[in-house]
Amino acid sequence: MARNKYPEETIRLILDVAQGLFLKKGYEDTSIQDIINGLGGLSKGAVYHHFKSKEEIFNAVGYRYNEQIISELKVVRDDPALTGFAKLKKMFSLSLSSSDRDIVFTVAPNMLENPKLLAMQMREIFSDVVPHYVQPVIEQGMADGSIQTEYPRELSEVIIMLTNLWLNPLVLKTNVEYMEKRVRFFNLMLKNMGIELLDEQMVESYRRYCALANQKSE
Amino acid sequence: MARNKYPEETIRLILDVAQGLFLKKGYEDTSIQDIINGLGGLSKGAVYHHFKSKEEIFNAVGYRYNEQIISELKVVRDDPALTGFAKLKKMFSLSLSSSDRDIVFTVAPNMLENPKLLAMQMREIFSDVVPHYVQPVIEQGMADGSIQTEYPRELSEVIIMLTNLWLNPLVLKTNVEYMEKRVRFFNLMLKNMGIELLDEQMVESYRRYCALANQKSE
DNA sequence: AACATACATACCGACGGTTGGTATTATATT
DNA sequence: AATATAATACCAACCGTCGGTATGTATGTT
Repeated sequence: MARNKYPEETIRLILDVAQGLFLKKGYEDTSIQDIINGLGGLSKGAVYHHFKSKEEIFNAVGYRYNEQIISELKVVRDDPALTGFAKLKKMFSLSLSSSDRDIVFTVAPNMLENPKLLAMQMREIFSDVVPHYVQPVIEQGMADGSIQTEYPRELSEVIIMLTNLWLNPLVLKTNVEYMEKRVRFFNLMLKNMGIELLDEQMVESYRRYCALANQKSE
Repeated sequence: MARNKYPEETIRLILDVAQGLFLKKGYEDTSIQDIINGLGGLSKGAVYHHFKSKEEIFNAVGYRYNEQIISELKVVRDDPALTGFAKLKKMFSLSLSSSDRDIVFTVAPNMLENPKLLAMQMREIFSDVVPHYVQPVIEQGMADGSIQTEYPRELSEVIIMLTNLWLNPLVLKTNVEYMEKRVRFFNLMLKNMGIELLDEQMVESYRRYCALANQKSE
């Protein structure tokens, strides 16, 4: 195939194809050849010119994927008009809508069948999302009086961990009824700690999101 | 090598070697040849006589590993002398001591580098441990008055998930100080829901366990 | 003797990755 | 503006290793 004057387009193409395959079949079951076949004429040499290993492609896909979410979180975190609590709530609904987006564009089956993706997500949560975005917001809430806790870090970790894993039907598939109970229990737990994140509209979002995920995996 | 009169010994040997390698290097980085090399003379034919794939070896390792924990949980669950709450507390301390054991016998690095193991553990939790062992105990507690909740299933899931992932230094490495804060926050959360699982001795166990894990990974 | 089992050996296609090369583009020089 | 030089984008052929299989053989069981 002819040389591309704008190599970043080729890189984007490789990442697009790889992302689709990793989501659909998982890392292990996606071969470099699979990726090449989806490239429309490009060769193995092209792939290995831009990336030095399959692992590096995987990481690049993950990085690019996280970028958009992180950028949205940044906007919320740095909004000078909101209280800590309001930001937390906004971040929460944001994570929901971004998951919602995923499910539409990907044919993602159970993430437990995709353990490498799962692990990357968890690493990202604990190394970046919690310390740089959620915890600061909770600490702001402590300062402005909108959140009461002595454990900003731990509270952040539990909230993000539960929402990203336990309340994520892409990770732990469940029916709509049980998902709603999870959501209500989650809300009760936080309520007992003086935080009420959820409203009925968000419960409904979770139901829709869950139903969509189940339908996708049939 | 000579034919073994007791093939289950060969099977055990294969599983022992495979388990050690999976824990040390992870699934992907352990080749069948690595396993064979650790067998002391046995050949690939031997391995593939007893197991039909690498994946099956992995599952067998996981199954055998879970068996012992499950059997201990069963004893607690079926103890007629304990209240639901007492059983829950016992299960909780049990999971701690069994993790403690692991860490001594294995050279387990961060489980996030071992995503396949992590995913298996999560599947096991949600498909077996919660519904068959923890949830029944909580339901007994609801009946005998020792636990108050309207969400037995969800409470089980959150407790087990947090203890097995968040409070597990083999999964999320952290220093002793932060681990103790996690433990105390966890206790506070449950306390707010009318359940007090922890005593000071257990906090101390967590500290020791955490320190041990950090030391191992140096 | 007939058969089943516990292995060994030799082999296979596919895998991730490397090599050496070619054609195209960008840059430096005049 | 024209040309020489260097860097880049890509290709095709190849390599060692991988998970897995086919077939053979020796040992035990009935």
